[in-house]
Amino acid sequence: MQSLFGEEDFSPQTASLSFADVILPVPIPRMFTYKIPRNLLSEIQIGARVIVQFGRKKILTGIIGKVHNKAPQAYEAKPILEILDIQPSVNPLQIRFWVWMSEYYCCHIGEVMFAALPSGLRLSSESKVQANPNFDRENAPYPMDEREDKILDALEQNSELSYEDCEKVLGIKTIHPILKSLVTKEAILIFEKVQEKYTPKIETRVRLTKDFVSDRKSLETLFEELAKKPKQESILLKYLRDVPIFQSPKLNEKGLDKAKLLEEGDSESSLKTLIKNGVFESFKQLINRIGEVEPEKEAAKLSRSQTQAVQEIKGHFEEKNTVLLHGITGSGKTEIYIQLIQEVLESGSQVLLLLPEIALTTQIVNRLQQVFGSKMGVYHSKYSDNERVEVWNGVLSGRFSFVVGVRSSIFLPFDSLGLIIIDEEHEASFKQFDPAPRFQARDAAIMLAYFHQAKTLLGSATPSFESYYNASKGKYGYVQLTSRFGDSALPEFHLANLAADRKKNLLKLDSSRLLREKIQEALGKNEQVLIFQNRRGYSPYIQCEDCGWTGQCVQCDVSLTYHQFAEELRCHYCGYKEKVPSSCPACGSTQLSTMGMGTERIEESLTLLFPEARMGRMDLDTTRSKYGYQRILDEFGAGQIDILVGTQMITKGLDFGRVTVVGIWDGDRILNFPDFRAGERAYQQITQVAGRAGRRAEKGQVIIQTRNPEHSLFEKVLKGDYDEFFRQELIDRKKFFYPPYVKLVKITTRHTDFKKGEKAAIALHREMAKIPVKKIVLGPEKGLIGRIKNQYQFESLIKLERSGATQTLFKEKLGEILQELQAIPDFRSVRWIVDVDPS
DNA sequence: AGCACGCCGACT
DNA sequence: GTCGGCGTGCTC
Repeated sequence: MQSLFGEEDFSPQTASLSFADVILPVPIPRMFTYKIPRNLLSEIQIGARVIVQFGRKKILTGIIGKVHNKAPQAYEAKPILEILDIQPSVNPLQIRFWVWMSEYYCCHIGEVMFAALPSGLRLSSESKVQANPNFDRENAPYPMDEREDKILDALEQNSELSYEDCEKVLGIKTIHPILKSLVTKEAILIFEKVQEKYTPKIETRVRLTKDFVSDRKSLETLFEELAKKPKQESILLKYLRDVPIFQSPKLNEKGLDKAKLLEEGDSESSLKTLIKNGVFESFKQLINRIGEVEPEKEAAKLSRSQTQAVQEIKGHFEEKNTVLLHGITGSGKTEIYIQLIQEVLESGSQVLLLLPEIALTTQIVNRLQQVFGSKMGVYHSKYSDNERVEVWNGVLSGRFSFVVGVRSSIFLPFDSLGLIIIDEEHEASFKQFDPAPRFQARDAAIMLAYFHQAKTLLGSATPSFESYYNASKGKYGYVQLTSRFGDSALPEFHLANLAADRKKNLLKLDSSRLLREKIQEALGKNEQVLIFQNRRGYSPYIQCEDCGWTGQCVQCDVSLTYHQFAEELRCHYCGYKEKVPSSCPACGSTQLSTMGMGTERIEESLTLLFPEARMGRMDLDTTRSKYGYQRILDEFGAGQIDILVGTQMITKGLDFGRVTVVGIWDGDRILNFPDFRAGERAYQQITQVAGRAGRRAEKGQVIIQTRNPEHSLFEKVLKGDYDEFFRQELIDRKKFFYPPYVKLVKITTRHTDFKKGEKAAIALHREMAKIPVKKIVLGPEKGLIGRIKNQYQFESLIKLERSGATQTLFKEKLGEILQELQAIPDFRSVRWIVDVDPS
């Protein structure tokens, strides 16, 4: 409606801030400017979620990133349609953090937003059409074509149609022009339905009314009255059985879930009568999906060395923001964490504890929950989105002042962090590979802590080179915990020479004599055995014994992996799968054999060798379900498994006194990783696995099977001197320009056409070489896997001088270069993937 | 990224 | 002629 004075409002407040830059979850490297309608002006806040139209028909949830008064010159800003938050879901600190992340990791802020917000906080939107009630089809002023008529026919049957419905009605994809024409002819209306996806779970509970709780006599009277009403009596009895109010009248307050009360077949109508008569009352309660847990246990008392470590950490925090706690496996880092967390929480600040994904379902979470009860939130990747929203909102409302979580929990809406702890900080899983943002959660957390003026504690038995280097340079404080808890001795290492055994014909199903002997010994004493098999870049495949055929993926340059359980060949890169052929597709031979040795094969071999032993396996396949991991751990803990075969995961969270033998099935596999970090990783892995052996009385035995027992790395690991190993490795890193002496950026160029991809990668190389910073540009090289999902890939590696200015300038220029290259017609469909600090 | 638009070949 | 293939450009 036009007012007498026109549309403009000249009051200074509104005139000054009438535009908002909105962050949208789309991969476009900028924010989008929208107009703030006057009626919404007072509600606009940085970090609030808003609904906007993006493009012709898309409706998106965005986050207000900035409010200003600069009307865009090049286009007419669209209005913000709706504000979803009275209290912003995202705080300004987070927005700063997002901006930092998008700049540091060379991605778009929308990609960060997409990763940060649980999808339950984004909205579903659907455009729908309805018939215009004021439109008279009989006397239409304009003629309708056949398709338009079809839509109108459909609308006579249904009150509303979604776009998809319309597509189906006409059987074509591009329906928008038709609908647009119908709108112009005023025959239909288009409306948007936006609903919040998140539905909090509400439970109906019942409890006794006050009179019956406070006065025991009235309850006795009630029983007399109910004597002739067995159905009602049965409900009352059951309630009292589950809620023993005589022991503690307080229990009545929480009541009992109505569904649970009725689950044994009691009728709802009897309960209704009881409620009507004022015996019970019903009430609704929001269910916390994580489960309400009261603190049960006091924190364990610290040992002397632990107390000392806490003091040292606090001492370093006086002048340094980050401290590395280097504590060998079993030295009791958790107690130290608990002590520090308690102190920070008491001071009124928040705490975040980051754990690697595979460690999160284990005892440590239970332990912490017993100490911190319901003020602790758990943020896990296996949680449903609803559960994530609950943790998010719990942090927002202050219900959770402490969160234990995986990598992505750094995005939770903390507003006053005092401490971030990163346990097992060396773990590679803190780095996100795909999709963008490709961030390293440990490094990002240190930045986050800086934004909060908080402290960061890194904990590891085998620190990453970066952290250890920073500690050795005095940038981080360094605290070492040496004594192993309960004084259990360090394990004894043995190298089992596979090559020698093979010559002497002692190899049985790829197991060495030594390993078999040690297993047999352990089984004889009713002790447990762990067998570790590194899986990365290594999986079983099928090969024809006659012609050498192996299953290849149709769209990637990789062999298909054999999955015995499903009798399938699968591609780990694109997910393609096919049934295992019964004969060789190339030559027809039926002699197909399994090559390589996955955990499945090892389990099979050991079953043959030790038929009396109870076997267990722990890998991606057996732990896929939410509680699969816990189940295996429980069984192992209860002694129902004698030999457990597993991947990486067995190095986490296992803390069982009866493990005395740990076997590393293929030690060479750990050494031969094609990466500058091979040595570091090997040291870490072997040490971590070995740490599972002999945790209590008995001295543990670690057997490493290898064809190169002379390899110098084994010697170093066996010595257990991390510092010496570190110093030797560093010499190489310095000589060949690798981290921590340089910063790495990896750029992958992808295209469906080999030649075009190669051309693009070379063009990129040429442009990057011109950037005026101290650097080395390597490549482009054909990717380790030449083709993924039908796209050929080429990799460039850039080694940058370790200075902030160099990195900033390089990333800035790189952004410009990529934009320019994408504008070249030939490179239009080339994909570039930038990975900063790849691991 | 999606998605609409536009220009071209295949086929009723 | 129409359909739908894919290359191109844009999203506030």
